[in-house]
Amino acid sequence: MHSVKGHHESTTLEIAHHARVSTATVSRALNRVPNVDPQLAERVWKTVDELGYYPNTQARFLVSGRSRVLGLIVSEMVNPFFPEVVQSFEDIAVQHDYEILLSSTVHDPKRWELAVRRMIERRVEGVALLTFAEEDSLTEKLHSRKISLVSLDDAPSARSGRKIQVDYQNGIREAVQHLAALGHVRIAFVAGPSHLKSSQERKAAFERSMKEVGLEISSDLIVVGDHSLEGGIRALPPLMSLVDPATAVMCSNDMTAIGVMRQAYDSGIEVPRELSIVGFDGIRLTQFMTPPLTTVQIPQVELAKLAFTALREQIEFEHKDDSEYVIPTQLVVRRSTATVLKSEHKRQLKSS
Amino acid sequence: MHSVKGHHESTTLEIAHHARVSTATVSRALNRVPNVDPQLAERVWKTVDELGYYPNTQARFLVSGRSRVLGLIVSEMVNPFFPEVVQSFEDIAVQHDYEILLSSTVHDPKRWELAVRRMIERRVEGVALLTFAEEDSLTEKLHSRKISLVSLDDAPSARSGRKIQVDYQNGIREAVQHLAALGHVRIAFVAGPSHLKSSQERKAAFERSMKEVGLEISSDLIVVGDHSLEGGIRALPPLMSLVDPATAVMCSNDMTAIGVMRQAYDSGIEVPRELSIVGFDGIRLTQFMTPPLTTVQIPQVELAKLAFTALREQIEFEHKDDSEYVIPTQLVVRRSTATVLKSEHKRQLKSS
DNA sequence: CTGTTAGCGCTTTCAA
DNA sequence: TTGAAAGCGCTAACAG
Repeated sequence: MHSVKGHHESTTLEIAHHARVSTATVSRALNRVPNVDPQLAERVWKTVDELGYYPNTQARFLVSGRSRVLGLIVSEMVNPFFPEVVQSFEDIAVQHDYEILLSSTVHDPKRWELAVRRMIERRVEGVALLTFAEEDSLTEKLHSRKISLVSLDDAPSARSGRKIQVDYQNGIREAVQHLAALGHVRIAFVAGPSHLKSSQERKAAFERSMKEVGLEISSDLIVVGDHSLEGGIRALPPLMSLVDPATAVMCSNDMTAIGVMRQAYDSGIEVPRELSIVGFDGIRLTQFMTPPLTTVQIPQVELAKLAFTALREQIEFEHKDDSEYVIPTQLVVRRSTATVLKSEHKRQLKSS
Repeated sequence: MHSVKGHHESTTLEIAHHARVSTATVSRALNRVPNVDPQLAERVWKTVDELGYYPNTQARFLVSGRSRVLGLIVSEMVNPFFPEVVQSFEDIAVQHDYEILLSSTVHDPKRWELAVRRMIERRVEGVALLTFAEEDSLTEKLHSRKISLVSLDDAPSARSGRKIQVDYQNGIREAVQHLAALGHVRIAFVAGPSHLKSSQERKAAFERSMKEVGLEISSDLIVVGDHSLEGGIRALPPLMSLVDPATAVMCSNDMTAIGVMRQAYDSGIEVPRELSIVGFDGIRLTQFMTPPLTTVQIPQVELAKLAFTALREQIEFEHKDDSEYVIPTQLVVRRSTATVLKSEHKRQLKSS
């Protein structure tokens, strides 16, 4: 039975008294150091149980110099890409006895600075930067304090720390091939903000993939959005009012795709019969749309695990080699894509 | 200029030497204790800046006995209700110089126990329990250690700590009145798991509201779901195959509503023309649906703020009165609800 | 107003 | 194998 009356925090000293041993022995027993008399250890554990003792990590880590806390900086929790990442990161961190210090930057330099300060003051042992745009001077600050770093390779010029590279090409190629196989020729692309490296790469991957399947990329089929719902909404009309309109649209991220879907709905365009839509990111809510969205998935759980592992390797094994990690992407076909509508049908539709 | 070369952690002692004062004075200056010679304080701050000193919170809080860490336990990050709550809670906590220790329980007793242990070991000063079902014995454990608690008043028998009550009635009343005003009479309700107090209250509020507007609640219009997408999918068919089918359905939560919407889509039932749908919770993604979902909003930001404030009052002002906090709910009309289809039209539809 | 000193709770030499 | 004692970085008496 655990005693619940331990209203005041018990300490190693107290345990030591009750168990008639020294604090050193208590410490050894607690940490399962070999060569401790089993009898004594037993007494210690019994007392620990009776008194409801929990070690004080503040004290423990003051002396050991290791906080066992990892910083996790994300852009914003409310961006649906991140909750799964945070959850998974927490899961695995806790399994390995680390705590996480979560910070959302909300794209605000002030918040950024605050986040870095918090991380340093709490003496985190490493920081995972899972954001889409980072502040170089601040990561430099972390790096200069010998704090291990991992980040998505999305920042334009970040140099310090390990990088995780997203393999945009593969998933996007699959998506383009999928659309081509469905007979689509007029495939549009709604790009993201051009200052983000990840946007550029997605667009480049699209163009490359189109070439590979021998499809033409006419510039009127490329429009630039901003990775938001509104961006998607605005993107569609110009694409549909072309003399030869798009029959499918690929989007640089899921929110854009959702915007496109909304605009299609509001314009009476039926998805997927008259228009196929493909998203990118694989956020959870794409499953919930009507119809569920075909998208290119970045495996968030894998990403989180990889980030953690990379950090842990640096911290515990002082791995210093600069190999980049790469995370694959994959097409998930759902119900927002379908065979292209044959021209005769289209004409019928128009005249009706 | 901040020096970046401070590769080894500087300490108050070091600052003291450089500034030619004692560590006590360093501490005083840093904490802006009054009655410190401005000259000395100036020297201290300058040195702090030069050496890139950041206080070690572990040490600071070891002596002060205050960790300035708050536990935040949620059911699961991937439940779309929580990210906003977490984000807001973090925001306000950080503003007040608290750190948060996040834990998702994932409805797993093991995780629950682990969460509580983590909280105790890190010596959190308070815990916000923002979950839909809690483990009584564990909150008791926290309580017995004099850790401040706030929780949603959803657990069946939780006694310890402050409670936050959700005013289900108001929002649901608004929703029912909204539907009634649109001419709906056959209003169905998809309930949540019956063991959750929050489910029971939502259902009771629905029934009360129906009576208020003088509408009949026939038992074939009440079905029980499980707060999941699948539950919503399964709930709809029986409601539509009635001799006098539902024209509107209220759901105990948003995921259920989304499931209903999906099933309507798959059955060729047009929303909102042939069927109105109302959700509950006001999770973000309801805005993104096609059509955007009418729902009863629990103000997540307010909820998080309230939880934080309640905790802070207990911690810093030792407020001990047991007044319950109540959080209002409100109908948000979007586009999944519309005037009931007149009977003649329905007949036309059927015969066509 | 400032410095000296004694801890906070724990781990870790170093002797015994 | 165990205990005594020092010390992690900081704050808070207590003298001066």
